[in-house]
Amino acid sequence: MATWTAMDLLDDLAARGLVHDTTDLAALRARLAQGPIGLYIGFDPTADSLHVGHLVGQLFMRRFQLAGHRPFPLAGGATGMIGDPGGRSEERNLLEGDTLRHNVERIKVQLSALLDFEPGPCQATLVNNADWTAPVTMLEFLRDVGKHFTVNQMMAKDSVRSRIESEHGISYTEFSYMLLQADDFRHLYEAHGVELQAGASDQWGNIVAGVELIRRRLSAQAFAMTHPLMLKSDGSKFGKSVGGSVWLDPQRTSPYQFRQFWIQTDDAMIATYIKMLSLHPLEEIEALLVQQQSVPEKRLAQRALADELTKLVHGDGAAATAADAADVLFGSDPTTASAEVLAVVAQEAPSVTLPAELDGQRVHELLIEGGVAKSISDVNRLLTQGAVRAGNRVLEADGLLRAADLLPGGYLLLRKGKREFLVGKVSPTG
RNA sequence: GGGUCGGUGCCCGAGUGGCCAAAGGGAGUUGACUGUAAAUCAACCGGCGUCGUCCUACGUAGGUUCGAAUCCUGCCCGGCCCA
Repeated sequence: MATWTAMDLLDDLAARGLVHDTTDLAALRARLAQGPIGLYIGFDPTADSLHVGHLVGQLFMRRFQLAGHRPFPLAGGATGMIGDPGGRSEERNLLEGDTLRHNVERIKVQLSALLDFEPGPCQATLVNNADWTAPVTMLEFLRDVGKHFTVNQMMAKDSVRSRIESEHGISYTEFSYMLLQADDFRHLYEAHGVELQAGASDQWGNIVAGVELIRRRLSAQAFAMTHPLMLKSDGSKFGKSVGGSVWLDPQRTSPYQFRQFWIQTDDAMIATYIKMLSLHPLEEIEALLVQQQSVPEKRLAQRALADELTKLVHGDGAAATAADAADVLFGSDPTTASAEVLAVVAQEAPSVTLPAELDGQRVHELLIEGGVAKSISDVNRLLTQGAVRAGNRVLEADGLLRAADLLPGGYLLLRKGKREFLVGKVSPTG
């Protein structure tokens, strides 16, 4: 493991492009030099899984932990009920209590995965802001938290101002969001000595609100630090792939698909991503990127990042299998693969069960079941465009399959376009 | 509460009685070119085993009309102004 000193950490973060903004940098540097610090990053349970966009934050905490600090991943059981007004033009839909609790539980598991919770000086601690927020009465909250903020300064925050200027406006509920988050920071400061809150750059206003609350109520200094939002090369939101978001939950996004997402990263963005995400030393990454530039078609950096992250999120075994499956599908002719190899691929790539009699069966339902197409019209469209293959055979517009399309072991390798595969397996009983 | 403007497909946004599954843009999908890349060019881009003067869809419920996203009424939601 890397052995950074406290002084190295900030420089390393900056060199990786992970520092967007900080409060009093000199003071933070001095504070880190004195010894371990507690830091937290919050994750709101808007779904029952985190997605790749959350990895920056998770790994941000991991970096601090590796440098000897104490991370406090926070699941937003309370703030998730309110909705962060930042980064959107409209009001959020509120989640139901049960959904929210379920989401929090799932996310807690994922937050635990990338950090070290073994007892020790750098032990990570998972917290849920519902634990300390729910018991507080509204009157107490208004008196103890609301009192310390002027509406004037709240309205000046970008996240709020943009919403006030938007035609949809902002509800009082969402307007209050930053107060809740500010109080989280205050609570963690008092309860666990958490002195630093980090997050994506869109959290700056909320984080600083916490710093201010701590200063006003506790007369103490706390720090804020944000990292840039990860964006795609066209500036659009990061983390979407062919089928939608790329999740950390293997039920939603298989390790194979997760790995493919990174493998297919644009050349233009890979340097940015790998620096922000990889835990490997920066010199090593820089060296790799130099190689990458001379032979971009080998995607060395994409592969390195894909393998590293797949291992971190899904474990070594799953990562290796995912890589094997990809090698089969994107290596030489996949239709020549053995039944054993295809069995592995079938577990990794999306798969469906085939009817007993394949001859004359149309592909439509199979593609839809496999999540590769969304409707029969969609399949017809793809067929007309010659985008569907069974093995190496481009299907006719009628989409009918033939018995001869089956590969050894009763597998059918369907392909939509160039890079989406679907494996069909004849059901065992005849 | 009053006034006013508005609610259109994944998003933005045109459309003010038939020619509207609805202009245009973005996003997305596919094809060509490539390197599982980008850029570019092209096609597609609600649904349906009947592809049709078919079904569903222009906040919602009704109404007028041969015919409504377009007109009328009630309701819901939002912006702004007044109280």
